[in-house]
Amino acid sequence: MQFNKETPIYIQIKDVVYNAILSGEYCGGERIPSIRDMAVSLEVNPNTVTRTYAILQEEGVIENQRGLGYFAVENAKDVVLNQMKDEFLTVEVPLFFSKMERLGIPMEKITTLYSEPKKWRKT
Amino acid sequence: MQFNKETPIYIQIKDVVYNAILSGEYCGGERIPSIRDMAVSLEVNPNTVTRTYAILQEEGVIENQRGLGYFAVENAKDVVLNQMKDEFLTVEVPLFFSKMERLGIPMEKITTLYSEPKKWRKT
Amino acid sequence: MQFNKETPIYIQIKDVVYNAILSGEYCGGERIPSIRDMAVSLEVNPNTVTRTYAILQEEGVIENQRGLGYFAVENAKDVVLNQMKDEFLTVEVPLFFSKMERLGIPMEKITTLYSEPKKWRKT
Amino acid sequence: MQFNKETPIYIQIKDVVYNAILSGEYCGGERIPSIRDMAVSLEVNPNTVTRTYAILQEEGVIENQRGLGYFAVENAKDVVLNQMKDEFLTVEVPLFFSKMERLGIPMEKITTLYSEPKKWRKT
DNA sequence: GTGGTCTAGACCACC
DNA sequence: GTGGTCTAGACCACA
Repeated sequence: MQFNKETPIYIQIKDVVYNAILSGEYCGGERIPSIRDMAVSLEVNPNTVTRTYAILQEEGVIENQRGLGYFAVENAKDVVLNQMKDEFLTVEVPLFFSKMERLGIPMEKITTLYSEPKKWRKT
Repeated sequence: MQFNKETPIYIQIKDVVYNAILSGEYCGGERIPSIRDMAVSLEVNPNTVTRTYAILQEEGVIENQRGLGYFAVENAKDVVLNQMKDEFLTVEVPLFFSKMERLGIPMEKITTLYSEPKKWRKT
Repeated sequence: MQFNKETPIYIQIKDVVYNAILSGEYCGGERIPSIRDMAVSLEVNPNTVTRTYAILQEEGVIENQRGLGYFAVENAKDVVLNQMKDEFLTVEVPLFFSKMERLGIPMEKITTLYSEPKKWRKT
Repeated sequence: MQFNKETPIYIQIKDVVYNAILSGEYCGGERIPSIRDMAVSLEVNPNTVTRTYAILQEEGVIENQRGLGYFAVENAKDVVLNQMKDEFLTVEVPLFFSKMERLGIPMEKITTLYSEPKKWRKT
């Protein structure tokens, strides 16, 4: 897999797991790939995956069962979704608004852009 | 001055200069504080300011006159504004949109929040 | 290594890397010496090499892979060659010509000198 | 007057004087502008002109007559011309040739460029 | 006075 | 191990 050079790889891997959970690929209670497998499939050092899993565990998104591997928690999807939504609405959105104002960009400009997906969507 | 610990100081100083230009404190053609003065007033090592000024010069926002110091370019304000606007609309806005979609937040939610400044404005 | 005192060391290191790339010592995609190793072998402070590598990266000649080191880009040789050629033909050659004219030296004089390598070649 | 930002101003002033001598504006034995006048007309600090004149005097191109000012030496034009020619042919030309070779640029390319003045002449 | 460069040494994040 | 950042302090060229 290709990684962005600016943000740490272990963060980008976190996003990979997040997306897999949100998309339903990893369902609540199910086992997720072992550190080793994940490292191989992403062509990354296992230490890096270890770091990601440790963070996810601390966040309560996955759990470790000794000898069996890592599992998504029962309500993983909700946990992730709520956490991200909350952070987005209370932190990122205000920053976004204040930058808009500083640059003198009106809300209409934003909504217009949004209604023309080809302008911003990669897929 | 207090600096955020996460982003490099020389980047934060860049923003300081940017804001001073946008606010009209440093006008086009005028001299900006010498590296040493700036370093003292920000309580930072001169090398760090040197780095910031080098970047700003490369960006075409300030110029050096040998032995005299650095000067804001004639149309500094426009240069900064356009540069920031461009980066915002082509990089940050698309990221913002795609995160919105991933979290299933509709555009209406955003516009509603925007029309209630008390919810996001600090001042 | 010995450095010319007039031009900055970090520029001279840049030339060292350029030549290593042109000579095929550093091939496209290969890793180049770490900052510390390079600093030791050139008997220079690591900071100085850091500066050189930063410039080369900005020029698109080398890339960084986090935690692994710097790598010559795939087509490094071409990039360097084109860059140098372009700069030579558009900057140095015109300066050369105008100086020739100012000194009243005819082109024939130059071509004659060129055809007698012993007059100018060191080897 | 506009100065190039890269090379020291006192060097550029030296070129100004050189050119004035080569063009016959300052003839052998004649007085050249005082330091003060020169500084005013070039919009430069007098110290800078002082430095230039000191160098020119050391090179034997101008002389100082106490209380009267600076004068171009009798055969100033020859002195300058020979000096520049010599330095050009023994230093710059060899460097030029070796760079040509390193970049794989044939002599024909150079002569072709030379015969198309619009490509390199500013005037 | 100005900036430009370099060294020495330190701390940190990342892999 | 890797590079990225920062500090402290020095020397130099330039105006």
